Amino acid sequence: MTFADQNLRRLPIFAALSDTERRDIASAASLRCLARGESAFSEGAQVDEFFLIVSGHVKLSRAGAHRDAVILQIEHPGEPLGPTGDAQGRRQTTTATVLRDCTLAVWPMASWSRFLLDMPGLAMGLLQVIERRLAVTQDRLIEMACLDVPRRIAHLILRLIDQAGRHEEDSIRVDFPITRQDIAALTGTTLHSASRILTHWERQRIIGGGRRELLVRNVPALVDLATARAAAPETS
Amino acid sequence: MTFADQNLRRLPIFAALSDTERRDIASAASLRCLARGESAFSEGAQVDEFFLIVSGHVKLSRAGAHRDAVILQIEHPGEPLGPTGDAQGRRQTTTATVLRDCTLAVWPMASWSRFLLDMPGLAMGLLQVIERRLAVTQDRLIEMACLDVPRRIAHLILRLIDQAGRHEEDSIRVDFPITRQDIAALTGTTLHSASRILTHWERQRIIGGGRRELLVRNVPALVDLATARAAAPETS
DNA sequence: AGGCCTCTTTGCGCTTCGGCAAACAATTCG
DNA sequence: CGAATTGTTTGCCGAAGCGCAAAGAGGCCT
Repeated sequence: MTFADQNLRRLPIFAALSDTERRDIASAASLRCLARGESAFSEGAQVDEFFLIVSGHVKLSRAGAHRDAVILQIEHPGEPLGPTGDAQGRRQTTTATVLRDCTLAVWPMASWSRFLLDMPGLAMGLLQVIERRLAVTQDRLIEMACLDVPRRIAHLILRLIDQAGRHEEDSIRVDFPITRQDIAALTGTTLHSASRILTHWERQRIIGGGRRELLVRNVPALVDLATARAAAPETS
Repeated sequence: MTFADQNLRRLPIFAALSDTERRDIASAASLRCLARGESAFSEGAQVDEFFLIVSGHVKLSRAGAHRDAVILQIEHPGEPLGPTGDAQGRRQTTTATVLRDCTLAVWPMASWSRFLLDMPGLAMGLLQVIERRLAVTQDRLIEMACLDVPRRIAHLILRLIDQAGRHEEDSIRVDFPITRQDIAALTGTTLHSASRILTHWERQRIIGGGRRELLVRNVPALVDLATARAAAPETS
């Protein structure tokens, strides 16, 4: 009841629903605001709520072996968080950390399960979303398998500006704070390697940005780096 | 109508359906038999059918950059193949190659879409399956990011015997033919590295098997290799 | 049986990248 | 306003594992 079902209409996961259904769903939601660094849920916790990002950006990470956490994906407004199917009794497999002050729509898992059963279109919408998410994860798996670190980072940055790029004068800004550490955790490398590579590209004016910022100045060059066969290691 | 809906009852994707619904679905299916090496579909082709593995094993691969194809997953009896949601007009993102003589149940995409709309439980069942598949892909992504090649291979083998292990006298056999090249493509390494590692483990009698065979003789040792901190590189 | 073809093994050099160590810079906090 | 915290840069070393090259080995086909 707290946020207009006007907004729900645009979301792909609600695309197949009727107005009445959307209204029912909207009226069962509550809103929750989280600040940067807070978590919506943590790896291993009971799944007892269903989340949808209204505004802000959230990273989903998991602790892997000895290295620091690996980031599985970054989610943007309109995307659901956590298991979307009937997850009664299951546990979260990831930790959801807010990158930028964030509003979430929250449903108790029990009501969500009921919606899933009562509204045939809902599961179909979710199916599309999860299938797309699977496709993205598969893309990243292939990148990890086939590409060296610089190319993986180039692909990542292109994906980031595609998902959350904001145009500025002569460049595109990733419009949420992201650290070098995050970039490393997204590409399966170390902070140090990521830093080296980004600094190098910054010298060539391909990218820019300061602490926690990332902006792309030269998209074609980046596409080139992502695709090309060899990387030029020398600075000047 | 060619295969008993008895069998459909057990499959997770049909779990939520009524008997009548299952019968309708079963009666719309046709069966297709494929020999080892044949493909159910290829990367880039129009999606115009929905597949379910009745028997046999299928590998889903995608061509990645320069290196040979990467295997995204190996699917076993009972699992669906390809996009499961309404995929009218989309294209296959993977190539499905049969590893072992195989029977597939096939539905025209048009009928499948109709089933999805008419039977609320169907999309929910698929959602569960795809969500699990996403989880597995995420696990692999993390392995790729955090583990060295030997450990990735150890994890892979454990996963294989878990999914398709057949107990023999004093060992467990992966009950479909798999090459070293496949193992490399599943773990994001090269045929050569994979061969070296497997040969080494074979000398220690941890694993065994000949051409296209893989059997595990010492599961605990393998678990150890998958988990442990350091790898012993020396042969004898 | 012979030959082809696929699959596997093995050796060696070289590059990429991770690990370690240590400054440096920007922010926040007391 | 200085100190602590957090994020970033950089250099050096060593090793994991990839690329290249080539030889075995087991099957399959005619």
